[in-house]
Amino acid sequence: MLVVDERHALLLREHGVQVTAQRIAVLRAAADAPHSTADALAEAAREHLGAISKQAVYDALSMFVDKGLLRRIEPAGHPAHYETRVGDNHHHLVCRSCGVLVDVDCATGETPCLIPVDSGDFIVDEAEVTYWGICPSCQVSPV
Amino acid sequence: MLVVDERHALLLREHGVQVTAQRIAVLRAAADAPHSTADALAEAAREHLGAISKQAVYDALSMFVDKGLLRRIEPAGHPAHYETRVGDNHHHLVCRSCGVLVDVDCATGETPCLIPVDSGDFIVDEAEVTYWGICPSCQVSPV
DNA sequence: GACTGATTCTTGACTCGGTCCAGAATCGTG
DNA sequence: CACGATTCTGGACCGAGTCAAGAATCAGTC
Repeated sequence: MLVVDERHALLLREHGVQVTAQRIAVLRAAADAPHSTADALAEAAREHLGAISKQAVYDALSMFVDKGLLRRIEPAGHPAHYETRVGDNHHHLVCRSCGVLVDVDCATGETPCLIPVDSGDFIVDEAEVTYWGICPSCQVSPV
Repeated sequence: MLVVDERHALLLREHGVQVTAQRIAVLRAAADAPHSTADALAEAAREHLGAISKQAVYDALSMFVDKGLLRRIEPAGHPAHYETRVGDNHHHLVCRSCGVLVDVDCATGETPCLIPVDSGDFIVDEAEVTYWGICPSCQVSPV
């Protein structure tokens, strides 16, 4: 526990940002439960801190995303989710029925379908792929 | 004008739904201005009808999407946009700065990166690709 | 052309996810 | 340990979209 928090504290220091109890709690919550929503992370952080404001959670999360510690995923029709697996530009599968999110590696090799055939004069810096379908458990008993 | 409306009315009848002034106005607005938001379409429809409720617009739009007459695009952090180009599963380029949306054909041939390498037991029915970048005009003068 | 049941539209309250703001608390450097 | 900068709290607020009840409109039948 303490060890874990120390590690997170270090990570924050390395990124040149202030270390606060709230940030550590949020970072920890995100590491413990990948693909969580801001709300769920706030709840989890609360279990360690006793209390934390909605704002502190949002602040921490967007800072983490900025610094590349977390990645934000926002499937259409669902609140944003955060994950710790960063830097490999993997993609996601979303269940149309229950909204569950699953990691998936790309079909076409390394840095895949990254460049559109004709990007006009856009400067493209990211290609985001989302697969939509029905997850195994919803195939059996739809929500 | 009338001709256009007749065509839209026919389209609705073909899809087995009631023809109403509101639906025609919304469909028309969507055809006239691709990539519009619900709000913009409501506004455009209002110019032809005088008045239309928010609800009627949302009802019409989601019905159109259901029937395959329109496609809904929801880029993270932006309200939903609707377009009339359906059935070819093309993709989109979104400007990070101003949010403008541009159609783009897929990089890797027909029905492209559609199948993830390992979908577990998910039944995948769609692959959605979104390219993020900066549009030409924002490169010159950022919003 | 009027009648009638089903569908659709209007109005207005409400939800959810997220942001804005001002003042209080906390951090970390000197 | 004191001070300035950063961050956190609490609460109001916002935009996009949904819900619900009653009024209006549609389309098939006489």
